[in-house]
Amino acid sequence: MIKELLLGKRIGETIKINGWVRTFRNNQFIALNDGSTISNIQLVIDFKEYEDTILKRINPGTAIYAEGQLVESLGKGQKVEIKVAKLVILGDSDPEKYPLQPKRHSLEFLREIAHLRFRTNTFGAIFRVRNSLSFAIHKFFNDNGFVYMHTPIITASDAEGAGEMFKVTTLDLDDVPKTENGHADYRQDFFEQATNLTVSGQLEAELGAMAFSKVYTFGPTFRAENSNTSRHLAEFWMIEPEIAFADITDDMNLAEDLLKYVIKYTLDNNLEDLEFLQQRLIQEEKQKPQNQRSEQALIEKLEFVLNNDFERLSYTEAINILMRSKPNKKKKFKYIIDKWGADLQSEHERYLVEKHFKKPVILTDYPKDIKAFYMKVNDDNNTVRAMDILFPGIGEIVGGSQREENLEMLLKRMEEMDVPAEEMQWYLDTRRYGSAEHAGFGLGFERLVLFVTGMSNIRDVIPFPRYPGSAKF
RNA sequence: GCCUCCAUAGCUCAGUUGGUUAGAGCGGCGGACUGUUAAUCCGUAGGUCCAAGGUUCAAGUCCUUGUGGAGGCGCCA
Repeated sequence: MIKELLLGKRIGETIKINGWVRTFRNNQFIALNDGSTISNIQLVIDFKEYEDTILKRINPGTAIYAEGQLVESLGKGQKVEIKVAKLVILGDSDPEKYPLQPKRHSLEFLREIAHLRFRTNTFGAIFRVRNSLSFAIHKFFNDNGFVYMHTPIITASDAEGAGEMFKVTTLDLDDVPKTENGHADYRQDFFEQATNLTVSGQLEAELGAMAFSKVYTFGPTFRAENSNTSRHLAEFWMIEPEIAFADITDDMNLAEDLLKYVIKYTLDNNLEDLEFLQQRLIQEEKQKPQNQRSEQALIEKLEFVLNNDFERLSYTEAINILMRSKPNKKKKFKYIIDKWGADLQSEHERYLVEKHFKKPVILTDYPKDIKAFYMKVNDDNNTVRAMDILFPGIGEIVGGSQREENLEMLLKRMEEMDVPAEEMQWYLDTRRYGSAEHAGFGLGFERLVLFVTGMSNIRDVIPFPRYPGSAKF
């Protein structure tokens, strides 16, 4: 692979290499990339030895095989290069049609050709970083004694309350069998009941935690919300650890440790990619007014997160800060905070993270009315042991809580919030037999990738994004 | 779902108050050069001005509707 050759340890050896042409300069210099690194290796050919018809076929995107000696470069831009002795064109790329020219393209254009965008420096870097983050997550949990649990993607449960779901059915949509009441008759469907794509693996992960003590899920999750933002996808990947014999503080510690670990892992293993993404961001922000530019460069920002404790405060404390804040007093907020109990809007979260604390913030102990049924109610009977981690530029990256382990309390909450207990006996059994304090959270993987890469649209950090009106590729 | 903005060459964009033949850079093609670094130099082709309808003597430009895109909001991860 090119990554290994560029280390320069094999100078003098005859090298065999495959890759795709990025540029072909001066009829002599091929910049070759194979995706192993953002850097290209330079192949030097003697154009006098090749027919014009061959040279014409060396174009951006062409797949080639080459053999030759790895030598110290005579030019200035690179340390090593390959003096080509044999060159084979494996796959042509018609320059009149190939959409990736050696020039800057807009992210929007590249999104339309998502099947080719991995071949650009930017998307190569993004998806190598995505891969590292994914690996680092598994490594973190594995090293810490967690069991990786595969929770179902098709579920009959719609009780998570996490949002609109995609229906899963084999019924003929042009001729749906009906019940006596005129509703679709799911008894005739594949699973003999209504099923959906999962919105969360949490409930199943709780079942696992009550046996393995520490589990995590890491898989695709689906929301059929009509969300048109740069932070939402209809299909996204979520990490959901669940830990038994643990409270909300353990949960926060776990989330903070995990985030710091995976960020450090990419800094240690993907520095070249991050440096490229940092430059890309600087260039992009040059076009913005000064006050909208980042205060820190990308790598500096990642190191800052690594080296500082996340600010932990309660919802109540946050409301007090917000009520006393300038934008609230001067009515600059679209939604003015005037009383305890209000749901925090993203403008408020941004104020806390980006203006007030200038660091990641963990908000805890939210009013129970604005949170899910399974969260443990505090002694004040008004708040629940929920925690959200807010990141600058991203907003909510983690949402978690200590779970209600007391059966009576849980049943009461389900009744209050109209969650059908009879359908969830399997879940309630965890509270019937050996119930124990436990907690967990959900981490939006793409939001993590957004933060680490400095990209601003979530559709650019997943290979083939799914969002309202779009399921191409 | 709501609000704002945008749509002109393969890409990025300019196009004046509505006025004759719609421009540039990059890319493509042809040639030159041959240690280049998104090479350089010379030449050249390339347009359903998003779609439909309307206003007007005249529409890339104004109006309406639709489609696509971007940003923001809500829902959340």
